[in-house]
Amino acid sequence: MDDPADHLKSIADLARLAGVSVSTVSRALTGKGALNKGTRARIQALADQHGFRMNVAAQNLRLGRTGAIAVLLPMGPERGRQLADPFFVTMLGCLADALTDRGYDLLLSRVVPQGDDWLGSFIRAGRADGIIVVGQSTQSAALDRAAAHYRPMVVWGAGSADNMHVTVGTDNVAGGVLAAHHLIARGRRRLAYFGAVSVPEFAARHQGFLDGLPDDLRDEVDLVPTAMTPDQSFRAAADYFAAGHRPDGVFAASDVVAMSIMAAAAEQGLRVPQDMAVVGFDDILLARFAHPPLTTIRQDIEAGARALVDLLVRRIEGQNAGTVQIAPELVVRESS
Amino acid sequence: MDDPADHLKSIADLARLAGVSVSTVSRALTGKGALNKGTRARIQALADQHGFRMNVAAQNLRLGRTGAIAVLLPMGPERGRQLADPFFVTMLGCLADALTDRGYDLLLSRVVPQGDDWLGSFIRAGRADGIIVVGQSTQSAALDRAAAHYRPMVVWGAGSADNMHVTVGTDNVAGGVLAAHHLIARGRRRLAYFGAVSVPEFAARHQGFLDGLPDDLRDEVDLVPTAMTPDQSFRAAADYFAAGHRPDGVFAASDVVAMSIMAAAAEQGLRVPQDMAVVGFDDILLARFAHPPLTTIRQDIEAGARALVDLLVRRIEGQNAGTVQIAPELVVRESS
DNA sequence: CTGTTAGCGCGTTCAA
DNA sequence: TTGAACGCGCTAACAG
Repeated sequence: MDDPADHLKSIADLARLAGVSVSTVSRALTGKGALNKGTRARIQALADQHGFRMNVAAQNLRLGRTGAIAVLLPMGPERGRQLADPFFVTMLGCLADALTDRGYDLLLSRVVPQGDDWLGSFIRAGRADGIIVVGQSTQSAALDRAAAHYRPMVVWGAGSADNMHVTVGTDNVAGGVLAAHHLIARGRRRLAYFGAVSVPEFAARHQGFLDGLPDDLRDEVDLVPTAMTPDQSFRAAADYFAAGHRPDGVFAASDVVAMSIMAAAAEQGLRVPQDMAVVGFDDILLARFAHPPLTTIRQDIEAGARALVDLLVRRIEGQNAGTVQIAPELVVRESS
Repeated sequence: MDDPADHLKSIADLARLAGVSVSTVSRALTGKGALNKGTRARIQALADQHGFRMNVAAQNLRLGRTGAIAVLLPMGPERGRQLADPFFVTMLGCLADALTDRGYDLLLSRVVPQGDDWLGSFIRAGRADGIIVVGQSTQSAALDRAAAHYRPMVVWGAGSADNMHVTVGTDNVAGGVLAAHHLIARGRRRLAYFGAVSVPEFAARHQGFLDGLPDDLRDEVDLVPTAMTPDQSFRAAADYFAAGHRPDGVFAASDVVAMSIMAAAAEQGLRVPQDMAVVGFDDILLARFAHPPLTTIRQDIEAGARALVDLLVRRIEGQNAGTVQIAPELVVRESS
């Protein structure tokens, strides 16, 4: 069974051993095509007796497919730590599971979006049967251009009516509304939003937040723009508090940002939630164990990953399936 | 340039268009083999004028390789959230970068270690030119069995002299010693260790911790065994404190565990670091922004990833390179 | 039910 | 310097 000497490296070797033709072996091992029960069993027995596995690459070449789905992570200029973002990482794990269940391999590729045709070039290399793009959607022009000629591609992010490409994403506007209603219900009136605004999904969270407020408060909300990394959001929050701002309710565009804000607040002696309520977005693994445990808008990552894969598979099969939105959910803990 | 009609799908199409043979196109595009400067330039121009890219799968089949490295994540029984662990995830990102730099694709595969030959079976499928195994090393028997016949495989984890397989990993014992010395220097005497002990790398951290203590304290250390997830470690810590234990210094086998402990401590009104100093392991992204900012033993994940890839590539090339250890580093913040 | 044959898209001898 | 022919390991149409 694991004698290294008897190394069968192709179905031809196995065919010779079994005294049959290669196509018979092929039929026996794939289970496709008509074949005598007996010979099929005999060949299968022989195969795993010798630990033989067919060469997937050759099989795929012949079938005109690759058996793999590429997950593309377009990287921003701040190359490096991006994949450390707990949200993306969890998404990746769920995608791996969903794709495995469908019989696909997951080809992970971090790409630097540059040149006019980085995506088209990747597509034409034919390394994958389909593409899932995960990242902050600042590349929608490139995505649209590719989507015009290439169908098996789905994108995680903020869908927009005028996108050519299909997306799956949390309803960020609805999430912002949830946060607004919650803070209002907690009696908070001096409000602030922390997060990126140039990236569509975060802009939508901000917009939803404003939408959810009563008219008289909407113009009073502080907008504190910041990159979504722990360092930068910590700095933004520290500066903001140092400048004397004292909001009593804060909505952060992600849990990482929320936790950084709480760290900065603690340094200033601000108590959460007494002096200031904090609401995050994502519900990452550590949110429950933040100090204090973080109230947040939960994204159902697992459902998102499944939806991405379902949609992609349907498009690979030629169906014309379209954009999906996933409802966010308020999770109340002790930070608010 | 992106006219969809002119879709060249093989070098044969391009050859016809250029009025040359397929082998000439092959030579022009790969840059290998002798060829007239002029025709090479002409064919290359024609290729990217039509956005033509060679089929990587066919190229690899012919070259007898796949161009991909598989990253295997053996999953424990607690299927699911494992990949959410910030450490693994960061490692994955760094591996993606390191492999991309070497021209390899990254094939991500979560495997359920079951049956006697899950690894051998994966290997013989020929989906990758090499394998990197990342995970808690409870599978060393299976790894050794595979390593006996299969050379291009490297493992992240705790190397041991009697392993057949080669590993790259942080020196966990040295990390434990660092933690011990630090807590002692802070005047702590009632000590506890939180973490798994059945998994070699965590057992080594525990062992190092004990090694680093003066003889009279070694036997006094509380060992609090717990799985490494936030939920389970939180529960373990809550129970431990509820039982009346009051250590003044704690070493946690990971930052996630450390943060859970601090959350549980806060619920009991224990102050960190005044009542109890806490030292973690890993230095994940959020460690700086924990409350209070977490003192920890830093693993250099980027160096680890680079070492894994270097080692693997060397073994693919036939060299007999062996196990590498990476030195951990104490990062002092406010939790101790 | 099984074997023969012809490719999938590319690299690489061997001749010309 | 270029082209023709063969094969990487496999599947599928067509015979028998």
